[in-house]
Amino acid sequence: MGSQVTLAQVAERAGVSLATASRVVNGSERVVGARFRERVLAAAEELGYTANTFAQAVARGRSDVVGLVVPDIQDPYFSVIAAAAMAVVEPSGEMMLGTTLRRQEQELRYVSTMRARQARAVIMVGSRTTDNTHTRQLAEAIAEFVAGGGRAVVIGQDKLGADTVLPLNRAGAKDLALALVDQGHRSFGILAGPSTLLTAKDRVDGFIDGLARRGRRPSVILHSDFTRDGGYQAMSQLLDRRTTPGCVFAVNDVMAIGAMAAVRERGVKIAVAGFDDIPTLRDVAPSLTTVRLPLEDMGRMAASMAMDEPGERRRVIRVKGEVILRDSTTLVRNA
Amino acid sequence: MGSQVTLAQVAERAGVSLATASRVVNGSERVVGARFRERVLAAAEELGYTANTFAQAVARGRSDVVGLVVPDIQDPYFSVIAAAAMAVVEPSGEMMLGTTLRRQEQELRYVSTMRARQARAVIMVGSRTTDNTHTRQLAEAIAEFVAGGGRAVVIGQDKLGADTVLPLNRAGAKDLALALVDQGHRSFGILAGPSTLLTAKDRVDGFIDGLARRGRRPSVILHSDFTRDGGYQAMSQLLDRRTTPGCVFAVNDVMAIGAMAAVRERGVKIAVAGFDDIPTLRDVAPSLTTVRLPLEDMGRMAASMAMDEPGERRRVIRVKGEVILRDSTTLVRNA
DNA sequence: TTGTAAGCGTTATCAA
DNA sequence: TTGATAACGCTTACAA
Repeated sequence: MGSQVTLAQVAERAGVSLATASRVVNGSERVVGARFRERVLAAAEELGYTANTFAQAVARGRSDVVGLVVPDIQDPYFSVIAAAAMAVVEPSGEMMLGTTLRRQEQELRYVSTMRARQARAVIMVGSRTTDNTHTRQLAEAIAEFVAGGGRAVVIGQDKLGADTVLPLNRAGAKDLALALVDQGHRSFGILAGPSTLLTAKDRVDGFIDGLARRGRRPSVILHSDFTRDGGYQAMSQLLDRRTTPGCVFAVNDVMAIGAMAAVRERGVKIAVAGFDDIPTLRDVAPSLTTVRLPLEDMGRMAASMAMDEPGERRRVIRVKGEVILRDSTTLVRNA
Repeated sequence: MGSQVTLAQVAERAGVSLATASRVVNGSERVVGARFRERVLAAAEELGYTANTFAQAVARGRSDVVGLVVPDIQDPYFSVIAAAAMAVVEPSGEMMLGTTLRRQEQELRYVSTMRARQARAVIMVGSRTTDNTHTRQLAEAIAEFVAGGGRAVVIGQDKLGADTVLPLNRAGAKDLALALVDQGHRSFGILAGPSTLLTAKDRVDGFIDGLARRGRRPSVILHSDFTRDGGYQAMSQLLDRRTTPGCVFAVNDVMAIGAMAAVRERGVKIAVAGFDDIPTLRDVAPSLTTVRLPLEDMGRMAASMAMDEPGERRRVIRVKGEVILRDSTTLVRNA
């Protein structure tokens, strides 16, 4: 109950004023005389004092909280980014986690609570959608947050006017398409994810573009959730068709894994490629052809921008994906 | 800078006192007259007011923050639990995430900051170790936290005197050993993880116990990190030996995946079993024999206890694992 | 039902 | 260098 040790208690025990105690425990360095300094430190130690960072935030008008907003922390794409961001934030800040469960209005809510709480920064890994109304509202909320002195960093599309880490989804998917055609694949399907999700859309567009450069086009494009189950379902649906392509591009690794499960269940032979190169999935067999994004770097870079002093103008860091050809698309018999 | 909308501003605009504004925006229901109520709500809406939960916490002497402490949010074991816990906490609380990177002293630090901040609850998924000094200190810190009015829930070993979700690691590993022997396996190795980690130790002990019931014992036990790379290294080391067992138990799935990668690289044929049944890995091929823990339930149960009113006495919920035999241990040629 | 005012644990201004 | 004391944004007796 009343067991919270307060700075006032520390001050009393050290025989100094509250102000002095505050200075030594938190404030600037040289201001307090060595004698008092030691006494305060000793008292704090004896009492087991830990600063109440909420009270500090109220008094200072700013906090060291960084809000991380992700659609789903269980998805390895986000948990890898989150872990890397944590490592950067941890030493000097605290991380508040928000998951939107892919509901857009939650993003708005988080940004405004973070603002009310004068959080130091907010990092949004939520993927942008085609919903312009929402995007505009979110951009406004972010602008307000920044106007209030906070830092905002977005990983994904560059639509929110904030500092951004921008994976080059189109280019990566295009390169993948080229590589697959050059590997000898001739007919293609796309498991395109949700039609409203820009990340998915960019990858689809890039892939189609790449195919076009080689004079080809996908024979089928199916939409589904951006999840393992989405990939499984879409692939099952694809396999129910009369003719099936020899090679299927799933717009992310998690979907690709689901798709491969469906393929395996049916005992058919279809090449599958993904996107992201999720570390946890690097050991699956057959190993997955994919486009590697430097997820850890992305998390680190976003967090670094969040912890930096705000620059003069906003930064957009582009990160490119690297095509990794592995066994899941190796042609064996169709040669 | 000063763009933070304050309750005082809302009150002024609505032409009511701060107290009244506070009552309608946050406080109890029926206390405020309908007229004033509406005016306050309108003012809050117009100004875009969002409560500063930190200030609320300071004023109330308690907050709705729940601290979640995990060794590594990238590890799917923890991210699955975290996601499930989030879903329970989210509606009425906020989640603060702490990762210890498997450094024990971090756990202590988190518990005391959570205490200083009068967090509503703390959930620790950190695994217990054989370090009794640390365990005692942590138990003390938790006791203080609870004495201060907070709720503490632990997922893992029942050593900290808090409400606990306790996976029956020994029993699960024992059942696994029995099942493997009954499947026809004859010689066994164990990738035992860190020797100081109780979870790993319990699983090793249970497995050995199970083997003993069938009159067998492991021919080799190797320690390593509790990670994918740990599994890879330990298995590589094992494969360097003159004789290798026909079946290897890795004390968690992530290690098992690393071990399978090592096996595959060498082109040898060794059965591998894991523990946890990580959802993300259910689709790997060959599918992994393992002991399924209901990770999502565990996260949900822990979070529910954290959000509950404290019960009269502490609760320990035991959850049992279920052996799932899959392809990774299927005997084909050795029959 | 409403308002006044005294807190909550800190920080920060301003004298001393 | 130190210490009163007024903030910070909010809640909550206690009065009115």
